[in-house]
Amino acid sequence: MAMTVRTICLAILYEGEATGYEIRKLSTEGEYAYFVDASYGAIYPALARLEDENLVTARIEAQDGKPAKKIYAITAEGRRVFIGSLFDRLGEDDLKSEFLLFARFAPELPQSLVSQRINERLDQTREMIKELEDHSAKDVAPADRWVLDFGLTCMRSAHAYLVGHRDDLIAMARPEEGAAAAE
Amino acid sequence: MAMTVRTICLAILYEGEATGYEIRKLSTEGEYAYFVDASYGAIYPALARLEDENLVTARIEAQDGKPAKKIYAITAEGRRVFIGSLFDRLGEDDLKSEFLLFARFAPELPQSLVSQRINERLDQTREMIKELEDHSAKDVAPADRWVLDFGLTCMRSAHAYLVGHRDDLIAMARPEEGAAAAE
DNA sequence: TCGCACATGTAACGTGTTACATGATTAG
DNA sequence: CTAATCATGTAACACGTTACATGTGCGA
Repeated sequence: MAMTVRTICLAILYEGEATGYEIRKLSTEGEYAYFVDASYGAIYPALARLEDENLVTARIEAQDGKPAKKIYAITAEGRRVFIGSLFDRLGEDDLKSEFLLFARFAPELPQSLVSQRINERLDQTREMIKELEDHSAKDVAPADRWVLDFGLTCMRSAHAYLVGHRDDLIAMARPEEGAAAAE
Repeated sequence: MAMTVRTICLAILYEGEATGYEIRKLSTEGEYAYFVDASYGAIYPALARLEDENLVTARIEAQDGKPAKKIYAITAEGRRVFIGSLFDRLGEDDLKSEFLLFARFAPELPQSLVSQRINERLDQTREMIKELEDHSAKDVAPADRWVLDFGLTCMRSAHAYLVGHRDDLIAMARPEEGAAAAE
């Protein structure tokens, strides 16, 4: 498994028909945002290639007012290939966190900045948790809920850590120039 | 901040001199493995470019037996540029998890495979926790420890989730063909 | 003796992003 | 009237990986 845009397209189409436009939304906002953030420039060519390989089929649907849609559906062969790829050895997760790199350099940065960034982080974390909870509240398949709950568990502990250790990191940062010793 | 190989080179050199070879080790095995996995093909050209821009300097050190080293050091300008980049708005973390995608499709996969992959996952998680603990045990800077502890917190809750919900996911998978109803 | 660790670097290739091109409808 | 949403697609560019090229010394 290589988890490229191609893989994500197949994964999404495995669960039902979709257009390139919809796939992009799912991959950046929806339940798949977990896995990748794909852009049009990657999705459309990937779908075209999948069609060439007969792993998906396309059907065009005219709409009035709006541009015509190109609705993709996975083929039996596509299902076989996708599931087959899940038997391959899994690559390790990779996490890329600018926040954590930032945090390492807290001692070189002003307290106000560190404080602000942690707050932004907390907000993002809370929002992510809310989104996951909303998803989980819906009627999702059990395996999807399992994944969602995994994410929630991690996010909640990250949140708790931030709340509990926020001040520690701020304390390591450079005191503001001309800051009063007030409260 | 864009967290490219270039950024990682500056971050590593910020803390002390290093060769391209060493940077690669740190970025794949060491404490920076958190942030990226960089290969030689990315690191050497990045360092050459940083040298052109006067953000780092290089000094060649001959060794007998082994090939000559090219030791890089960050310049004052390099420090300024790097720290300056930390003031930029941070990009959101992105996590790319093949394991989670795999888990979503558990109902389409045989129990033996799902079971095996979860076990592998558990092993990896345990190993990661051990590595982080070992690092944390060393005499690291407080901000580094903060980051390490953040990672540990998340990893430990992921581990606990896997231990507690392992069987749930396996139960969702396809029962083995010809499997006995034993035990 | 086989392969690994040390050590640097290039070239081909793959994969993805950004910006552009096009264009109607609808909500603020 | 302005921006966003719907909708597809291409081209230039950036970034990174893999494999290759080169070569020594050491441990199993």
